[in-house]
Amino acid sequence: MTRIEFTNSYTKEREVFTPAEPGRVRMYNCGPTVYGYAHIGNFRSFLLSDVLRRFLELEGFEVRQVMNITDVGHLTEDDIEAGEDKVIKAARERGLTPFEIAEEYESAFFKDAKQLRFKLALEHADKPETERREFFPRATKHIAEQLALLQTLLDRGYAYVTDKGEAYFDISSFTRYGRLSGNTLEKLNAGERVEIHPDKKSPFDFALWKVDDAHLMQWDPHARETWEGWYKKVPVHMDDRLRRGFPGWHLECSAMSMRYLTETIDIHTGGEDNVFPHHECEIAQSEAATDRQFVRYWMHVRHLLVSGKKMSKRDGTFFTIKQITDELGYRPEVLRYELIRVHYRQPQNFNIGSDALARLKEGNLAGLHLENLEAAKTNLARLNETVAKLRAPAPEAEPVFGFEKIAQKYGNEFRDALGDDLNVSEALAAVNMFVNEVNRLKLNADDSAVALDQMRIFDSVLAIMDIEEKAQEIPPEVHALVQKRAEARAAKDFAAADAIRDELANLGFEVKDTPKGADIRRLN
RNA sequence: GGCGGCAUAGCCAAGCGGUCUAAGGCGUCGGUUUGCAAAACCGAUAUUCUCCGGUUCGAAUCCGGAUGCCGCCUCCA
Repeated sequence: MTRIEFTNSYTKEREVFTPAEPGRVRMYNCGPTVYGYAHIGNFRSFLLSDVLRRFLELEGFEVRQVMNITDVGHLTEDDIEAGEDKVIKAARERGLTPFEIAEEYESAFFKDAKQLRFKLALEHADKPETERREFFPRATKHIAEQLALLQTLLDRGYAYVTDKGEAYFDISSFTRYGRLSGNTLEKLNAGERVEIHPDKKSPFDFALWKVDDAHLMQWDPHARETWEGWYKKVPVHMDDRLRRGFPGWHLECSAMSMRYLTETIDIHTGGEDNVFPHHECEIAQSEAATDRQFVRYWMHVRHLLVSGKKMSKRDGTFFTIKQITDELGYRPEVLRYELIRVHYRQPQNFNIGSDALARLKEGNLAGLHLENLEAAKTNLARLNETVAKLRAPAPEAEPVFGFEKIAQKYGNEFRDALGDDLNVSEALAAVNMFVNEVNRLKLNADDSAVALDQMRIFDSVLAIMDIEEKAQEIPPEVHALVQKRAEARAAKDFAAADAIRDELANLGFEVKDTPKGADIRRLN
């Protein structure tokens, strides 16, 4: 078995990975806030969790994975005092209900996730909400769990209720606050940006419950029939002073990971921007409530930059998944390849080239070629070309002495690389070297089968290749043209043959001459 | 103001004190193959890791400084 080590962003150290329960991994991944379309940076983070899960499964672990869908509680920057929620804000701006907004962007997220071969979505996205809830829990469906956690924190003296009827976590009561991010209370106080909040004991106390009776997304903390969620652990009595409103953003992750995983989970992932305040607050509220370690291994994905800069809506340097696939016509697998190929603890530069960057800023997307995606596309095509070749091996080839050993060597390199803090770059190097080896050797049917199995193993983690043969629909008229071209070539009428090749290209088909005859395939 | 990260070829990117005269991908140039292509393969493409010092028998890798870039602290993956 492969030695697995991860860099734990809590301890800042590399640690050998072993789950709390042998053979079974419990993992929670911070998912989307459904107030708009997910962008490629969001998916870099989501896909890390997917690669991680797939790798752990390759290593024989049973992985229980949960990704939250945030549909309430995520406050906007421009209205912190009023506590306006992102989803509520989007609803107001578009004249829809927050539930409609959440619904719309949740299904958009699932569509993107499935296209990008996110395994958890492939498995559960198409189920009814009540059935997928344990894998993709929505915050609004777990109000009861959040209230239960809140009451526990109040009971234990870690939180307080304000005169307005809101609840805040008292960070001075939790001595480990700041250990994850380095933002301890003293250091926060040393910073300049301290604004005094009238209701809070400390400006850094974070919201557990916000009062709001102006919007649809609000719950009465005392009327349990309005709560949705799990009733087993609901407190008999909620603090009387709490008033109608909605839960703070951080609360959902603690409540839902305890609900569907356990109080101490093995892995929690998210983007680097979640370190503070989100994850810092999750640790505080979870550990204050349970007296147990919340997360054993924290893993944070560094940002994806577009040509060296953070994506910006204002500058227009911003890509949704939809834009890349639908508008620019890149296969989702190409985008997935690009988004997983760089080590997760390294900021990734999605370099699109200066021409494309200029045009992007003008909002002129049509026909744009993005440098990094072009590179990914070319490399992926080579991988798929090799897979196709392995599926139809040359009949006359001789067996290669010790080919299993060769395949095994690259297989081990691949797994070792992934075990080495999920070094996908290095793992991909092993895949490419194996492909090079395979293309150099002329493999017979048996060796090809071995090689194809190896490719299948690689792709069980990478999920980028066309491993299983897709039935290519070749229309009869295309077949007829290919036939005509073959006749022209046999008659050495190459001008006619080339003309037919152009004609086929116009129809969207590429024809390649191989020793075994013409190979036709649909372009793109 | 507080906290943190990064600087490796034209581009992306691995590298965690010796096996580094530095993986892998893309690009470029030359070749094999092909009617021409495409694909595939072969070869070339950083004696060098932003700069300056230091530690060490030995540094891209550790330490100090300089310069540049980036992130978090407020919404964000």
